[in-house]
Amino acid sequence: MTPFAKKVYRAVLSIPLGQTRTYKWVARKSGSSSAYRAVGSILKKNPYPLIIPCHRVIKNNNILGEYSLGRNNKKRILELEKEISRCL
DNA sequence: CAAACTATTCAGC
DNA sequence: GCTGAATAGTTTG
Repeated sequence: MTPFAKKVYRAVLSIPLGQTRTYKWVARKSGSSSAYRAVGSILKKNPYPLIIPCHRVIKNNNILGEYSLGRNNKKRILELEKEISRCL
């Protein structure tokens, strides 16, 4: 676990339910606005994919990025969370 | 410590 | 819209 990774986790965990942020956003919140790829590297090895909503992190053009469990699943979870947020 | 790799992003055509 | 280059941190040797 690296300090940067910790910040990244914090940033990702701070994303509201049903909302999506870009890698750049996470990187910026983590302190390095240009480390968007590093964020990906960390999330790729994502030690806790179940406690960290890495599926809420997408590219900057509103395009879905990759996902440890598959982009298809990612999209599905995103839609699901959107519905859940609607109930709030 | 250095090299290689990466779930990205920006600029040029 | 697609291809190529770059930046910053993680991981491995």
